[in-house]
Amino acid sequence: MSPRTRRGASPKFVIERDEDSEESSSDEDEENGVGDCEDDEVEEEEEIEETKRREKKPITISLKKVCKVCKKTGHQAGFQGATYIDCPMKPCFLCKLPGHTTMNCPHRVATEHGVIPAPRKSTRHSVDYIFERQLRPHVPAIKPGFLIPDEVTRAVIRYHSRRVTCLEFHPTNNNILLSGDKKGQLGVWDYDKVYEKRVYTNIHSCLLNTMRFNSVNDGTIYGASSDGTISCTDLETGISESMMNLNPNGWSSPKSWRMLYGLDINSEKGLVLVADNFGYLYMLDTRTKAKVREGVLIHKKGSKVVGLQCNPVQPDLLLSCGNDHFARLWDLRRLEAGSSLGNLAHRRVVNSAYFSPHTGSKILTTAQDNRIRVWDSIYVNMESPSREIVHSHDFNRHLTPFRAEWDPKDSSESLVVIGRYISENYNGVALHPIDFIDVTTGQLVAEVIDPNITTISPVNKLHPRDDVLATGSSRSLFIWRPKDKSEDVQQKEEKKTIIYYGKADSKQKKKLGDESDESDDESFKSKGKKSQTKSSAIKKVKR
DNA sequence: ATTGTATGCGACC
DNA sequence: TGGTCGCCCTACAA
Repeated sequence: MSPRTRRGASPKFVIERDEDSEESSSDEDEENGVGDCEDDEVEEEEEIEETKRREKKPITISLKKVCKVCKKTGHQAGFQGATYIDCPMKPCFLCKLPGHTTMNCPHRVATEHGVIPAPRKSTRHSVDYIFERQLRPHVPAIKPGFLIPDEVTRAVIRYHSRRVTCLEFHPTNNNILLSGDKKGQLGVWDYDKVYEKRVYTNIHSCLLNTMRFNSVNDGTIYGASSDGTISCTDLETGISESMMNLNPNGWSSPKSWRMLYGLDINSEKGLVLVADNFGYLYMLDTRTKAKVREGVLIHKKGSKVVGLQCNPVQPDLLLSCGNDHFARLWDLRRLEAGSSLGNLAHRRVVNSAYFSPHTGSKILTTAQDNRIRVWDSIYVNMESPSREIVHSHDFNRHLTPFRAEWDPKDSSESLVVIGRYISENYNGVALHPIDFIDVTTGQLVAEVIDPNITTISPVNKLHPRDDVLATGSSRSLFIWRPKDKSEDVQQKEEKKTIIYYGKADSKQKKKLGDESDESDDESFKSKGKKSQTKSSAIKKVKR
């Protein structure tokens, strides 16, 4: 049963009105519910209803089944079973070009998942090669096979009270995952000891947008929030100190309320760098906790700066991105408004921009035009990206923005992970996969799904050392590892732990077997949490 | 017209 | 019924 289909108590039919009412669907509907299978009886009732309405209201709005997107007749947008049918009047939801729908978009059908080769690819400058030889001497000639964490082994369902906004692995303690949410709460979870987890609720009052570990004391973490403050939190005690507050006088109007998004640490200089929603960058000294200087305008005035990162090789090189459609490069040593070293143009808002993790010579960006872009050698050419990869990661006001992230373990700097917005029909279930893309070719290396993850997964983070993927999907967290084919199913079952908070809906409980495990540790129970449930074996189903 | 921004609300248990 | 859930929304302003 598709998680996206909504079942009324027993409605035989629904007349689409101008609001967002979706067609009723029963199991039968789903099995043969494609195309023209309108039930005759339903048709009749509908007409009666229609005439009734007409009698009451002489000025008639057509009550014929109408597309909920364009309000025209003759087609219906929306889910048919687990497959979403696009409105043909709209540009393709995937590549944004008109003339076709997602279903037959060339970028969906293509094995290379929509790579647009950059025009400059064939005209590489010789300096480019020299640069690569000098700065990237250790890149293996043959890429090692990618090890994809494709199986969920740990999960906390409904862990946060609101959607997850960011994730961070502990830099030295291997099994600690930090998570931030829309309410500003901070989760600390030991996914090895599964039940060791807590949520600190008093740090921020809204959206915790970015977290970065303190480079000199990894027991504390910095956070940037839409409440306009930077926090520095002790992970053991949860005691938090506010390092900066951009709204010291509280709320007066939305025009003056300042929010913090991008954050990074420059450990060489002992600086915390943050940026706000008006285009300004701030620098703080990590020891004195004081502002090093006044805010500097680094993006279009009044525009949100959502990402900041110091180059891993040259920490003075700063990368920023935001919704003025640019990712920009800066030299921290002489940073002032308008002094950017380079400006990477995009067609829409840029959700994220990251240097490649080892050489720092590539840049990966995610933009709201449904394209992932890669600049292969930023020191040589910043004019245009080396590749644009069409990928579904639209903006939605209810979702944390999608961000393509490097695999920090991949020495060839080519593997990237990103959640997919559009769902696929996996044997009748609509699931939103998480994609692994080789950005040197644009090839979709893997799409991973789990029947427990029925929601969109915009937040994904690969572990810096282990073959582990962490996913934040709605309010839940998931830990993925590569499927161990050598072990028998029984053992794998033992390894797998799923914890429920809140209410698991009955469908999900049923699917998972809902066997309460009595061997729970006491502290967990005494906290009054719900039952622990072991999942059934994960069935990976292919389209 | 386009594009960015906001945090609601219908359907379900 | 009231609380919970999750988003191929959608109204509005610049």
